Amino acid sequence: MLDPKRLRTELDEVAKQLARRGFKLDVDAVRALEGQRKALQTHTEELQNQRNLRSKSIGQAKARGEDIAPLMAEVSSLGDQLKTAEQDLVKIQTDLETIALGLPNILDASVPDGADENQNVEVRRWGEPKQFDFEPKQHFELGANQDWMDFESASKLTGARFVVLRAAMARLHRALTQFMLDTHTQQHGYTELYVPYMVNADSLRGTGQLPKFEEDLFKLNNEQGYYLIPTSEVPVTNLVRDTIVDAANLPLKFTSHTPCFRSEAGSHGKDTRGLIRQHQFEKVEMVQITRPDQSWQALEEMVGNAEAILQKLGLPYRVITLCSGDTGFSAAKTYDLEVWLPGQQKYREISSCSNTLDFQARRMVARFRNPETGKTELLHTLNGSGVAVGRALVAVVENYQEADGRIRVPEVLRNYMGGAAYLA
RNA sequence: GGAGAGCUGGCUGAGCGGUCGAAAGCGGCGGUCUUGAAAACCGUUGAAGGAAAACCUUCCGGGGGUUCGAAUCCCUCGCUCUCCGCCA
Repeated sequence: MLDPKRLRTELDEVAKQLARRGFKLDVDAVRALEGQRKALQTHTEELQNQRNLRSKSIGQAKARGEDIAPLMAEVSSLGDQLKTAEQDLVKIQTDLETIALGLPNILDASVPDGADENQNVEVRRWGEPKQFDFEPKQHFELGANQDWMDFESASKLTGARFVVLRAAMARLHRALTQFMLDTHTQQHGYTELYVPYMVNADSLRGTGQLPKFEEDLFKLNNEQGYYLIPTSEVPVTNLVRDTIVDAANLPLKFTSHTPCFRSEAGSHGKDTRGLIRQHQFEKVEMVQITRPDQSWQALEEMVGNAEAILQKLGLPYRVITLCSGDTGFSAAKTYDLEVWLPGQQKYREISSCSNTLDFQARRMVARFRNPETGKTELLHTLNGSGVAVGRALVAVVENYQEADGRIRVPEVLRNYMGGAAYLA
């Protein structure tokens, strides 16, 4: 959520900033509502003040043993007036809140302008795409061997966009997860978390998935209306919701491995084959909760942490800055890591690292006490994939394939694979 | 699933329907003392919104109600704890 004070005092500037994303803010409507709100609030508070004063004097008169009937008569008409005023105020505040919750974050000045993913800007590359002396296959072709990746069974069990992994492929998937978690906890200073895979609506509102993007989520039919998490960013970041974090404990650095569930509404026909776009996939996530003056530095660190995973796996990749039109709702700036897929002859997203500044923190009311001022201030929150496990599996399989269809195991994973050099 | 007890500021914990935003303690901050620190003593210290300011409003788990007036009474939901039952 944007600073409501800023929304009041710099509305035109906010609208101009949001326009960078292609978001149209109805300035006149907001201004009109805001004017009404102010008048109504002043009016309501005046009535509340009257009620409080008179009630107090009734109490005092009663304590002195005086007759309170005249005082009671005086206050009788106030109740209805106040009730009406309060209801009107609540309604208009709700309207304003609904608008505010639907506004995306303001982009950092360093984010390049652009309409869509075609205008994203490459920052750097690591590694050279490997030259094969044969036609490299796509992962689902390689996965057909020994039924390692079984999409047909998954479609029988559930439906489209699911997979059953078998034998060495299932183990490779698990090995990747373990390797990533161990790297982040042992080398990058993150604390591992195990978290719920279902969350309530408050949590999703906190990180920005609700109220705007409900159609992307799987909602459970239970009484509480829980949702399956679309990313562990939601439960992990919401740990600090409604809390005041001790400044001495900052930054908080968490990593968590969870399944992620996404409806993929609106992506019909995209990546229909293979593991790239599934309703259920696994991800090792990194989350940092920092002081405001340290979040940009933390973003660079986090991208580096994700890069370290790809480097250790020997997977060529590039880092890009998402342009204004492609940056997500909550983010002020996002770096994507795109890994080279020889089967597709393309770089494909495998990690996304974002600084949301105080956007999520304001929604969550997540604060720390600044030792310098003694005051509570909003924290900054960051999240990044470190990295998507399913896509990492795709990348390993395609990059480590050999002419005879065998798949070599990257050195760093062999300890997790019982020492095997090849999938078997 | 059944029975009971709770939910109050950064933390612990008091609080007859009426000067209660809330005692006390701890913690924090400032000071006295000390070469310095600790201890002791004194002072100060919740959050959010509005106002140039005096000051005003809201907040005692969430929501609703009763009342001139609710931390306090009622309803409801959530959560925590204890006991019983069931269970990987």
